[in-house]
Amino acid sequence: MAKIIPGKSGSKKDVITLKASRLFKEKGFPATSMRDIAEAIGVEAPSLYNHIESKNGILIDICFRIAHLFTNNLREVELINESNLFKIKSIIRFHISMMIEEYESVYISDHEWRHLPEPFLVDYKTKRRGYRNRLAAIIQKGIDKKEIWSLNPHVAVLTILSAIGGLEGWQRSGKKIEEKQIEETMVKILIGGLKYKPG
Amino acid sequence: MAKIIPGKSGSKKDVITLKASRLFKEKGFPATSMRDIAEAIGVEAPSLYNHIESKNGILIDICFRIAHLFTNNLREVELINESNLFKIKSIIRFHISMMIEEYESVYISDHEWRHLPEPFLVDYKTKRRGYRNRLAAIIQKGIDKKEIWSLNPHVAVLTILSAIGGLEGWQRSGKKIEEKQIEETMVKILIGGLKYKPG
DNA sequence: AAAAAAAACTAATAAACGTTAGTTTTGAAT
DNA sequence: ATTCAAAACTAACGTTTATTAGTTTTTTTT
Repeated sequence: MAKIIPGKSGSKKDVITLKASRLFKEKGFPATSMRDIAEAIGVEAPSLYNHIESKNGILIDICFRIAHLFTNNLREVELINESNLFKIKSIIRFHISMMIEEYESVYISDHEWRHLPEPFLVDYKTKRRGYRNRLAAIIQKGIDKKEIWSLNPHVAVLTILSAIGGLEGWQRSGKKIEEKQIEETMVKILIGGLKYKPG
Repeated sequence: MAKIIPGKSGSKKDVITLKASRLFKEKGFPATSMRDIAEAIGVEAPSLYNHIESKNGILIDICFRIAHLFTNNLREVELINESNLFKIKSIIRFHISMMIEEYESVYISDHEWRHLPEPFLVDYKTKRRGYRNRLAAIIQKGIDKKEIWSLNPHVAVLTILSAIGGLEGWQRSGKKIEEKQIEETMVKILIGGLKYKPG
């Protein structure tokens, strides 16, 4: 049959990961078979094993690559010399841009991480908790400085992250025009909802 | 082995649905086997078929029961004589209370509905789209009357629903005290973000 | 053109899946 | 006690699963 053609996406492993991502996102990880992935590429299932280690391995790669990107961004934002509200806004915008540019992968690392095998699962959960705690710490500082009004910072983090992570409507039919509008609406609501209101 | 004891939850079918809900929520629908459900109850897998029709049937029951509750509430809210912002606030509070009282079922109808078999899948998607459109219509009216500030109503609906639906942190260790705080924080952020701000 | 490496293939594995059939046990009604 | 229905059981079904082994084809290197 056909061969795996490494397109502009890089190595053949990357091609498999990309096709798998789309399927994992659409059908979920457990409901996606290696045969599904193979068929989407145009190849027989066992041929995939010349390039990848296992089905679980694909999921591990996706989840940890995305986690790494978010952690790196957070580390940078924490260091800049701006208000805490600005930092949160910056992180929100990064999440939204990731959602637009790497939709499938972000979706999977958000919704399918439960299917990671150990010991990766426990590692991922720890990283996830750490990330959220650091976000909550920024919000807490913002509250202390009256940039953000008084609310439970952990609930605020959950609200923000799930608001962004749950948006599934924006991958439809290349309406690139709307992307900016989506971003602005979300920032409006979330930042508008956090901002300190005297009185 | 043991028998299925119909507890306070009602019929034996309800017991199965309840146990299945917990597993579907934790592991996802496709990753939960009939043998998993049976083991959680203390029975062999084929015994379940004395009470239920199929594995898919359990999912169908869960999803449509919840959808029905939300639709009923929306119909009532649409009829009350209050501002559009009040209506949205009321709907948000209903979603949050559902999340607290029927966590597993709501989670499943939010995240596992893709695994519904046809023709239920297409039906569910239609209902879902209709619900969101009606929510967007309320927001649009609120914008027109300057109760809500100018933003994309469809993105606002997505933001609100996924903010509420994504919160997975509140089923931990019976901290009933925090429930009110969760609700207030979320309403603060979401309503605060929607409210019209002159100038 | 010959040799080596990469990547496809077919065939087959053991395990798990939802579900059915047929049988035995249980609990309630007569 | 006997009868009858409800609900459990065991055994098995036909599929599908991820993956391995071994072989052949394709591509790259010499």
